[in-house]
Amino acid sequence: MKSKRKILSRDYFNRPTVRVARSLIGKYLVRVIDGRTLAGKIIEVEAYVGSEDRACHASKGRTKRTEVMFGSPGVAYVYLIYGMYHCLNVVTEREEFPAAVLIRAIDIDGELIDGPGRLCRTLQIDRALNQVDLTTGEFIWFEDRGAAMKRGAVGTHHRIGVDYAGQWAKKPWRFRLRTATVPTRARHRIKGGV
DNA sequence: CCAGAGATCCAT
DNA sequence: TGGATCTCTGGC
Repeated sequence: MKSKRKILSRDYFNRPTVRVARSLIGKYLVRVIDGRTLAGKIIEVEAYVGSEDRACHASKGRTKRTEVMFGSPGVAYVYLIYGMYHCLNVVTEREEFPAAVLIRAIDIDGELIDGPGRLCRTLQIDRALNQVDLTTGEFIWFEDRGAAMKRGAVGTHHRIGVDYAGQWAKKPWRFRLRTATVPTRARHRIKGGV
């Protein structure tokens, strides 16, 4: 039977961020580049939740950069990090509540694109896509292709690279598909007994 | 205006 | 473990 392909709606993202994050695992990120379509199954994400969350950029307040997170859910928040890499987020929750989900890894036809910077490089995502609506079905969007996650398939972990956030760094707000937990590069290292 | 840090990645 | 590389932010 043919599985449905449903574009994730604004209502989908207008929910508690941690729930949105977890449920995005196994969904698809679809990107159109020069008329060609790339679709990647979402493997890893992180939730950034409100101005109290010191790991969330919006904890600095409402600035030019964080403004987008205070806006409509389902919109892209793309920023440049370390002067050379981009990170893709999708804004969540109601307007005025600043939150987003960072997309950290996807699987494109069996190839693991592991890391938010690599992901953006592969899908040609840069700040030109900042504040773009991700629910229209053009350029870039999220899709439910009907695959249900099995119980225990999604692992929870602390978030990466946010040690400065104190106790907030320990929140289990990173979600990763367990079957793709081992990076390709590390496989033979493990086989060799480490 | 200036300095420091950063939701990363890669080579050493 | 450290360098690349530049935007954002806060302090002066």
